[in-house]
Amino acid sequence: MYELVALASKISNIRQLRLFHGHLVHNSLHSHNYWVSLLLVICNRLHAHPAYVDSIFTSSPSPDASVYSYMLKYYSRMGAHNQVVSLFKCMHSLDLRPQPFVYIYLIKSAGKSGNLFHAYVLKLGHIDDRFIRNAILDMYVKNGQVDLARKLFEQMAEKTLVDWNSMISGCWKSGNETEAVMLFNMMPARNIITWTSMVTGYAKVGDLESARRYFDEMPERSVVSWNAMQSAYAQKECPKEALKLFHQMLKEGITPDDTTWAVTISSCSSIGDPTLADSILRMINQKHIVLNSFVQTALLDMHAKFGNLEIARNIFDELGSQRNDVAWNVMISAYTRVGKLSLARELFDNMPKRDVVSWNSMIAGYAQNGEAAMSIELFKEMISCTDIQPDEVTIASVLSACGHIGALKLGYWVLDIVREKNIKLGISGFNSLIFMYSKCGSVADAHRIFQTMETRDVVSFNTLISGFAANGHGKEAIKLVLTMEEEGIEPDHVTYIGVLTACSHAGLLNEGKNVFKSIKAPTVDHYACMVDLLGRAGELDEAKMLIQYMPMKPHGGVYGSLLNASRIHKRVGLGELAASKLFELEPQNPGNYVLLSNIYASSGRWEDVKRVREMMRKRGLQKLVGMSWVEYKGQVHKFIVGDRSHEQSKDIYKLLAELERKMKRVGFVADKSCALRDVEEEEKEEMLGTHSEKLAICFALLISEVGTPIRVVKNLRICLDCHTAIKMISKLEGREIVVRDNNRFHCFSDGMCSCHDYW
DNA sequence: TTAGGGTTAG
Repeated sequence: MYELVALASKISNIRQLRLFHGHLVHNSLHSHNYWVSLLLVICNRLHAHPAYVDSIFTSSPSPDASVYSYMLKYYSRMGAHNQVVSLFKCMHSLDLRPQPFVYIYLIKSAGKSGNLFHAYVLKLGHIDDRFIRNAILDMYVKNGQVDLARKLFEQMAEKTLVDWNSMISGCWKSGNETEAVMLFNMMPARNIITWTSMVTGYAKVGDLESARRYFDEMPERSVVSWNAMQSAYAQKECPKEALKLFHQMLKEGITPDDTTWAVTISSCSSIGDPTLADSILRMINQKHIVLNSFVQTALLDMHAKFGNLEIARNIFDELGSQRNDVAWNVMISAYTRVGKLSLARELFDNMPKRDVVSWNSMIAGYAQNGEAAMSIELFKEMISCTDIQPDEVTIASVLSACGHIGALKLGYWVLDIVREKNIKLGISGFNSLIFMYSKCGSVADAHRIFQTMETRDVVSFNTLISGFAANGHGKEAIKLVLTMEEEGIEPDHVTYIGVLTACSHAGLLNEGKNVFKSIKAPTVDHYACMVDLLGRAGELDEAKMLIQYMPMKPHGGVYGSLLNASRIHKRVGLGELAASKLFELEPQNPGNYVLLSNIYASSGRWEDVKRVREMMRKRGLQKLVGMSWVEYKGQVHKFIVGDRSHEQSKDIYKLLAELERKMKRVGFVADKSCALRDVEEEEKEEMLGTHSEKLAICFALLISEVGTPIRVVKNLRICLDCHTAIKMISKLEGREIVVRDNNRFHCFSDGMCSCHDYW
């Protein structure tokens, strides 16, 4: 019998295990349950395949306590927590007395309900077992009940090193640095695990310097200690340091494990240098390392980030049954990153199990690819699921989606959910809130949120500055840059784009010039803003000079600003110059052709209007399709030119026709109808009566009560004749209409518009 | 039998 045990302890792989199994069955030397237990012990050690282990277990006709106990241990190690609990209940009902170690695994698997077993263990007298006691202590720590853990810890007469270690990791888990350090200093002895816990603890609170100090002072280090320090760097956005540490550990003769490879690969993808990644991949190939699914997933993500979508998809497909949630999520975000929303959605719909990250990836994917309404719809679906809770990331995406379509009421509804579900918002959540408010025209609220923030980053400042810019508060934007410098936050190139835009919209020419001078290394975008500022202010010749002398090649944005300024100030010649450059730089952008055509139209050059339209047709360009949104009872209604898919379409078009008749009667003729006198009759029909803004406004008129202001939101610029039409509608209907155009809000009432500077 | 480390979304 002892020979058998000795033999069993030597088994080191599954093949030997199967041979041994055959030997036992063939010779049937001992009782059935005895050798089943023996096999299960080996299965636990070798992490044998679940199907095989199950077959061993079921081969026993009447399993005894020992068989049950080892099977329970196996389930627990495999993470099959439900099986553990049901097996325990089964033993209980059969009146089988579990071996003591069963309680360790039972407590591990019980999760939040592990507390129940504390009393149970006390009653059975197992509390003196130091392993079981530690399992309880550790359970409290893992459940975040550090107070209960501390109470138990203090009661212990004899504390093992493991208990101290559990307690220290509990302190870090609850963010109690002081207590962790105190325990560390009080400990009678420390081991690698103690030191490593300190490294990860400091990393978790973001104190990389202290983490490194403990790492450097460690008397000895395991591969885990190196991994802890390396991942600390990787997670705190210091991927270069992480790679440095990787090379250092190779030099010191440490053999990297799966974790090391995963962190190293993810650091390569953060740095974004494919050649660096290649050298790591060569190393893996040379060493003939078999990568586990974690590392494969990291690799998949890296290829996706480098734009190698096909390689990424191959890895995903080859992972097969080893594919975990993360692999699905990585593949989804790989697709959303490049705008392939339908492919992403297909994966999302087919996922076996969706977690918060899956939902967040898909919601953010829609929000970032101009599908704000879809993003919000998916969020609604998400909160109707009972098994999933939105977090800060979800909220940040959804708030930004609300901002993009100017849906303020939806934004309020999202905030209600934040309160209801007690979701804690951090910097990025507040940044999205600032974005949402300023995009919806509530700059005062945006400012208020900004001021209540405890810590702000450069994005917080940039978002509010752009908010000020969009709403015409130039001076506040400039002031904010000064505050920024006072708080020690370095303005970046986005900051200056915001400030220059603010100056431009508020007509602050000299202030803008000073800002421009203060930029250390202006980019081509800053030059484009400056051309816009000079151009809008009427200094078109200076703008032209600036382009001539700028140190880099101008891009479309630079000439676009010049073209727009030429339109505002009716400088046909300059407009032609800008347009000719734009037709070279971005021949496929229909907006430039439309702008030029409008410039010709406003000076009555109909032949040229026709010529530009002909040019567009030859190059196969469609004019821009405008879209408008109306927010009504938490639903966003979208309108596209000529669209008849809305359920109230019939009424909307009826109202539209009525309004146009009324307008004609009071002498209103859309400006564009002049420009289109030589255009085909049906095209005129298409371009005139059915602009998305008009549809949206008619819908708003249909649903809103008399006397309430109508709110229409839209992302594209309102065209000239629509602007006039809305003025007329506001006069005829005696209603206030608020329309958002690109970034600004236009308030129409009694035939007047309070925001004229574009026209 | 216990303790430490890994991949994803903004």
